[in-house]
Amino acid sequence: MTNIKKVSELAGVSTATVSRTLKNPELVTENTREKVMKAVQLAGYRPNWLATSVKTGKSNSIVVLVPNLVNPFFMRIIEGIEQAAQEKGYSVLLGDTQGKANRENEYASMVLTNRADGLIQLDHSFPFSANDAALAEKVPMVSVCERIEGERRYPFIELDNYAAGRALTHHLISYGHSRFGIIAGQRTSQIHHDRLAGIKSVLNEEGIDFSEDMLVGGSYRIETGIEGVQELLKRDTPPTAIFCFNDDIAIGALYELKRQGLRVPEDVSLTGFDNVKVSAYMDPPLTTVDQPAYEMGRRAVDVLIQLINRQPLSRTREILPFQLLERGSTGPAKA
Amino acid sequence: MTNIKKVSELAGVSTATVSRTLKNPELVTENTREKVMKAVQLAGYRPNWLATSVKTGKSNSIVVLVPNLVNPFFMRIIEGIEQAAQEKGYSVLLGDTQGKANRENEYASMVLTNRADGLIQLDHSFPFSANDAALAEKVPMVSVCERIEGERRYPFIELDNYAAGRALTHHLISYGHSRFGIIAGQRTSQIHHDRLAGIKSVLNEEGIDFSEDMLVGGSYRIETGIEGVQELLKRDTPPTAIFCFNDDIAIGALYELKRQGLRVPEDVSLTGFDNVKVSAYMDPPLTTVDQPAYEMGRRAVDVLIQLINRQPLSRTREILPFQLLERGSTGPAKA
DNA sequence: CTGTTAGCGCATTCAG
DNA sequence: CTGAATGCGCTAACAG
Repeated sequence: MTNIKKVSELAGVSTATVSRTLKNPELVTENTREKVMKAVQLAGYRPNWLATSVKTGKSNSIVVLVPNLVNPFFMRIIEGIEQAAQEKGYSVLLGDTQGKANRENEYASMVLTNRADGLIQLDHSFPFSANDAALAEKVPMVSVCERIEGERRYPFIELDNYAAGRALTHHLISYGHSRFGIIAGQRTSQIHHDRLAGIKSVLNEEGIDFSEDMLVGGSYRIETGIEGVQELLKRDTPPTAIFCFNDDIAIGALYELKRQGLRVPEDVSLTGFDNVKVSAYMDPPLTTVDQPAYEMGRRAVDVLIQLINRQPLSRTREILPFQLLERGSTGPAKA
Repeated sequence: MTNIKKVSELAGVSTATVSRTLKNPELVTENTREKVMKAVQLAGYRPNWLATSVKTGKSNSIVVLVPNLVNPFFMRIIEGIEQAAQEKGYSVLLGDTQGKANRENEYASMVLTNRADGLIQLDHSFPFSANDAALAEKVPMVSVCERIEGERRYPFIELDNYAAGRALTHHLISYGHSRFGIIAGQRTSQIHHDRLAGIKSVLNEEGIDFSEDMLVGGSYRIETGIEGVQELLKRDTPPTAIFCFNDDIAIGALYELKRQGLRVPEDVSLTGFDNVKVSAYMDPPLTTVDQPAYEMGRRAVDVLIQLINRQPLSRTREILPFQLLERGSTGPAKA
């Protein structure tokens, strides 16, 4: 172990001087600086980050809780987080929760043990165990793409999912559709409710009936899309247009529709959500809602670091703009 | 800050006893244990992980260097890494390098500063700067899915890319193909050379000519597949079968072939690599090579932790089995 | 079984 | 401008 003491001896100065030279070079003489730097070089010295952190009480790390690593939408957010964190001198601890509460608890507790300074939550749940809830009161935490409802409000970065739901619905109605199906993801989440409410509000305004048995699904996976289509096609009057609550679901739905010999969009129109990269290269390309995922990640870090530094927040809830991408998977309703 | 001292006072014992109660409860009396636990509860005490680590000299963290977060194949590996790490009490620091040397250097240096105990590299390059090379001599490091060639050999977990290249080639030749194109990813990597060598070896054995201008591409992206197809179709005698060196490339290639009015596999056969989830849901589903990505991640952690604990390695290079998945994107060559 | 003592490696007072 | 001394929060050795 090559520590600061060894360097100080090598340079013939005190450990304090070595520390100063490395952190505030302007506080020491040109002469000593050279001596110290030479010794540092010679010894191959790198300050022990653990020791520095225990002194300053800051880990300069943040934990990111994500339910699923293989979802490219989440990973795009994390790219933004990672990039912004790095620029600000933070590193990112990855917490793959797989949606399990105990894993969430474990990861979340890292910030209670000074292993991390703050937390970004990509899922919709409050990640601390009942035991830790009191301690978590003052933990810097931001939720992104979902929001967390509870006693205490946490800052969030989100899309206007309600408006996005409305936009998709208007788009399909303009094509003459009136029989809709929905294949949902995680049903207990806020974004689910927002999107659903958006869709229903337009249907209501237009006097279009929506029966609850046209809402199927319950997880953001390709298989959900497949099973969802199978269910919806069994209905007495199958839908001519299907909302999928993410692109993976839409990919599965598209696959299954084609497998059953239906054409998209001639027989059934299909919409996705997230604008995952591959969605543009499907056959047909998916009509979907683009979310500024990378930017959402970056903004989350900005907010979190303000929280960590106990700076006043400019805004506590940020709604980012979406964009409806009309591509080939939607078209006129069959006559 | 609620520290161990506060708890010891609250419980009326020494700090050492508190520490013992938490780490080795069997070393203290039932009686004191209760007192201490009560005090811990009351104070809402959580041991400061930084302090613990600076004492033991171990961070119980590992850094994972990955060139690109949005690639589901990499993320599947990282899922395995993350899961195995968690089981063994390690946390994962995410290093998105974007293939840039300076970012690699920065992340790699975390293990030189005790911020992490070891390193897993998913890219093909030695991640330390020239400056740090000497220091890195003894750094625990494993490379997975790629291998790092250089003065010093690092343990790696890899696929038999040579054999996979051969298997793909045999598969296509059995369909009667003899005019091949290749759309490559990162060309400087070892896996590129292995796969290419595998393909060429079979072609050679079968007396099939391969001209270098049938090798195009240079990055693992959808766009590469698109541009690759455009180039290959300009050749005097376009290929009837195209090897793509990952599934993203194949997705782009498939898209572009269809856009140009060609049918897959009737006009052109197409193979991918990695068996990314969506590959099975393309139209047609992609013939591809399945890599046990999750398992590769898990094994990498096993090996890394052995390295960290200076245990003798059972094996320093591990070649995992692949599986050729024959799906709809390959078929008989056009007469 | 428990308390006292001594550090881990570093940064930061405070003198000089 | 530099050095000696102190302590961050915790664990490990050693007594008792």
